[in-house]
Amino acid sequence: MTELPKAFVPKDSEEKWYPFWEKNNFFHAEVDLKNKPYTVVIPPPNITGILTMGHVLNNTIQDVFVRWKRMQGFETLWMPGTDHAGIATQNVVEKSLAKEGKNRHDLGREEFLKRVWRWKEQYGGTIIKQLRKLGTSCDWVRERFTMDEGLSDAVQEMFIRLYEKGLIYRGKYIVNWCPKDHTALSDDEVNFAEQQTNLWYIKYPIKDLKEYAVIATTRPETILGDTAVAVHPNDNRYKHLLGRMVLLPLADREIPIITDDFVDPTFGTGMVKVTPAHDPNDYWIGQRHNQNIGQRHQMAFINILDESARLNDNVPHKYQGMDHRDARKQVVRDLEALGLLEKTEPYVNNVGHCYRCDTIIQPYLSDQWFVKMKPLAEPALKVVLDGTIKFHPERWLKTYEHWMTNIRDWCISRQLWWGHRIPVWYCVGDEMCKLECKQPIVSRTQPERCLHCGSTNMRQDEDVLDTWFSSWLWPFSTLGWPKDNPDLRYFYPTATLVTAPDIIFFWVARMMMAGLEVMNEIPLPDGSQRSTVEHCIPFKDVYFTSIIRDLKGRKMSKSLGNSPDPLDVIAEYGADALRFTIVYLAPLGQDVLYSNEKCEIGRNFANKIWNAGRFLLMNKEQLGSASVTLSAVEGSDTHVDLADRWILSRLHSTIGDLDRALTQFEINQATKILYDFIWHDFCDWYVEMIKGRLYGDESAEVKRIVLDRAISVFDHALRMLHPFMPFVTEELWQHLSPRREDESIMVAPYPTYDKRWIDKKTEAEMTFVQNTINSIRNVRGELAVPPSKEIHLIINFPDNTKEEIIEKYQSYFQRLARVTKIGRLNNGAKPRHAASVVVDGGEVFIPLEGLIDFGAERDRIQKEIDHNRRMLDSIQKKLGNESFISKAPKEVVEKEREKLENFKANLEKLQRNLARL
RNA sequence: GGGCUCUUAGCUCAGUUGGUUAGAGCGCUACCUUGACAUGGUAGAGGUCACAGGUUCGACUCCUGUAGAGCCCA
Repeated sequence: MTELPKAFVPKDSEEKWYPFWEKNNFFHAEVDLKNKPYTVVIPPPNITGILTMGHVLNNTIQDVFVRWKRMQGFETLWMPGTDHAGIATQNVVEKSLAKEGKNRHDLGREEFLKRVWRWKEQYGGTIIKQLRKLGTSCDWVRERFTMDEGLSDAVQEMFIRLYEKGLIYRGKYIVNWCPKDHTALSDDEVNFAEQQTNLWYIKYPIKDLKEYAVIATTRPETILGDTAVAVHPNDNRYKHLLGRMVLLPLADREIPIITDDFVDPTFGTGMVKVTPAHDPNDYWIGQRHNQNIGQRHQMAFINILDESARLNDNVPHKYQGMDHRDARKQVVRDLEALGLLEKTEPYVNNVGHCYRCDTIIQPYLSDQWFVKMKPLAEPALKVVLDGTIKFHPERWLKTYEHWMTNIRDWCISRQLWWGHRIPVWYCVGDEMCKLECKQPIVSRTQPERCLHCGSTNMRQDEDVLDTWFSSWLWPFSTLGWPKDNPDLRYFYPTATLVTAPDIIFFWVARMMMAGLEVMNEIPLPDGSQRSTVEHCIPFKDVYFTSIIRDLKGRKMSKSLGNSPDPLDVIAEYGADALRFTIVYLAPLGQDVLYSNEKCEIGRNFANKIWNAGRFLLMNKEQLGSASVTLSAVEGSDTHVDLADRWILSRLHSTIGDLDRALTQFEINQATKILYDFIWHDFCDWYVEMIKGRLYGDESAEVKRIVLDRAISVFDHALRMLHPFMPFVTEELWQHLSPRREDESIMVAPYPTYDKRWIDKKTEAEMTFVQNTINSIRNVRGELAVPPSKEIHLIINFPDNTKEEIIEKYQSYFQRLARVTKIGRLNNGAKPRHAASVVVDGGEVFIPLEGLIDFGAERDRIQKEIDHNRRMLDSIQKKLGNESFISKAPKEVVEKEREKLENFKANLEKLQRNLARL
């Protein structure tokens, strides 16, 4: 015990206790019908990913909730796992192939996938190992992966059901197309880079008028695919042109002039060309136009590019086969020759590039699979609006509502190999094929023959599903859905989802849709129907975490290099320090400005606790104290002192406050509550106050009782703190008393609030003692009385009980303010050459013969007088206000009157004492 | 352009339904190695709560506007 090092060594505890917890299966949950479940699913990190500060915050918060509930006795399951991350993973493997001078087509689909799986087994899930360093208490034996067999079944099942329900369809969609890799990319896989280019102003002759519509574009070659010219509906400059046709140069087509709100009247001339097959904004203009019933013209969507961004057969012959860059030059030359190029301005615009090969991305219209979102969104919006699911902070509800009411269909196909292959087959038959054979065949297994022509030549859809199509099933697919089973019945729905707000649409919203769509068919543990939405929703609360930024407020990112490696931080400061600090810094709903040095908060706090424990253990060893059970200590009324009653009252207030904070998801507030109680109440005051008895002339028996009570309070504090700082609390808890081999703080009961220990009278007395000691310390400090100098007090309180309290607890004044003697004034003459303080309506004189610096003392008192007078003035003003007296609540007025009297009395005393000097 | 958030001590931030002597940590100044801890202790300095109006007996807190910072959507 004496060999406890002087400072906490995080590494030793981390290496000791994590394997201990795992070995004892403390993280594992099993169905226990006699107990209530508490379930959290991890937002599955990407298998290619490594731990970031964002993960640290997110997973610490989950671990706090999970450890808290586990200690409260719930059957607690934290379901871990990873996400196959289609594009990111495929990309990693393709890069390594490229080093061998190969691409995925050289290997073929099957070989390539083998290679990805091999990569996954070898390197995937680094992040899972890293999470353990953080101390996360996930049920690792249940770890899942979105491409596991069971989860793949879930994906297929979901696809087929939605298809059969008419909620999945195939259609055209504009995607980000990489002409080199021949795949669609999601929006976040496109890098935008500023590029110096031109804005070309092109004249479109208007039919039947001697006017031109002048449009500005950065991509002149796309005029070959134009199908309209658009202006803003309120743009009066062009009112007279609405409904007219223009003659599209070079392509020799007539296209209409239409209106759309999207058009920015301040851009270029306020007229824009509309190329719905090659620009996402134009695509939506086209969609809106065509949905608007009563339009004279159905807008065509003309695709002018092939898969490699060369111009295709839909353009005039002379441009066919040209690369889009060459075509641009040619188009400009041709327009110039026709006199249709009005002017050319230099222009900087943002051009999307493929994040892996840097090729310029083309917006491209192609065949894709979609989920109809409206029918799914409605119930998922309702459960949030009616409070069945709560957001923390609440304000995300607005964002959510806006998105859900303006929801678009979800494009779920991806032109990748790594992912869940779409369970759709096509008949590629032969001459016998009928028209019906063009219909896709959705099936759980490969169909043997085409139902229409009988051909056995069937080909599966080449595409895979969006990774989110597996993620949205995560809360139940990880529990075995679509198979009905006891785990799913018992652990679903989960309690709280902790996630970043930037995936509220990609993931959070869709999980709700999926849960509400399919979970009603899985019975409850007792076999009864899941009849209400409460049973079907995937979680009850959603906690949106903060965004971690650097000290300049920039988002942490790889390219900026401002993202610290959490493992380095753990090595330097300890996992507990990192966990505590990150939560301490992250109030609900606010961004966090983080730097590594801030982990000193957590490190110093861990060290403070460590040393408090060390103090108790050293004393325990000296006394040879036998351990006393907690109830015996709390219940013991022997040798109970002010400090003891006070710390027990404070302990239970803290338990209550902490419970409230955690219940309301104010996890950052919770860290502050713990920090204050442990550092200030327990260490600064309570520990200092019991030293008098521990080191004094008391009997060994008394000392033991005092110490055991202190240890008991400390034990409570450790258990309260454990969800936040698992390692240091386990280490100390194991030392506090002998433990069985399978005992751990992580499964010890969480402290519960008991109001019988709240003692307002004691707290008031203690506050008085603290105020008096602080005042005396203030005098010592201000008058530069050396710390070694012992002083006397002469006290003078109108309220006799106050004098009694000071006398009774003389030993505290001795230890905390170096006061060796206390006497009463008893109407005697006030001492000369004494400093004086006014506290709680009385006076304390400190004779300082020969030591006192009268000038300094006068300044000090004058400062007090000024302060009191300012307060007095403002209160007098308030009480002089008629309407305050008549309109403010009685208690408030009464309180002000009391304050007035106090300040008056203080002022009188201070002024007399000043005059006497 | 639409929506949301923020602006409190030198820095980073608390401040629950309007009534507090406006707080904490870091940093700074002075003193202290006193038998848990210098990753510590004690004391101190430091704020017209972004600005301007309004509601109210009373506004850091509620409302409106202005300025600045940021995020999301388009």
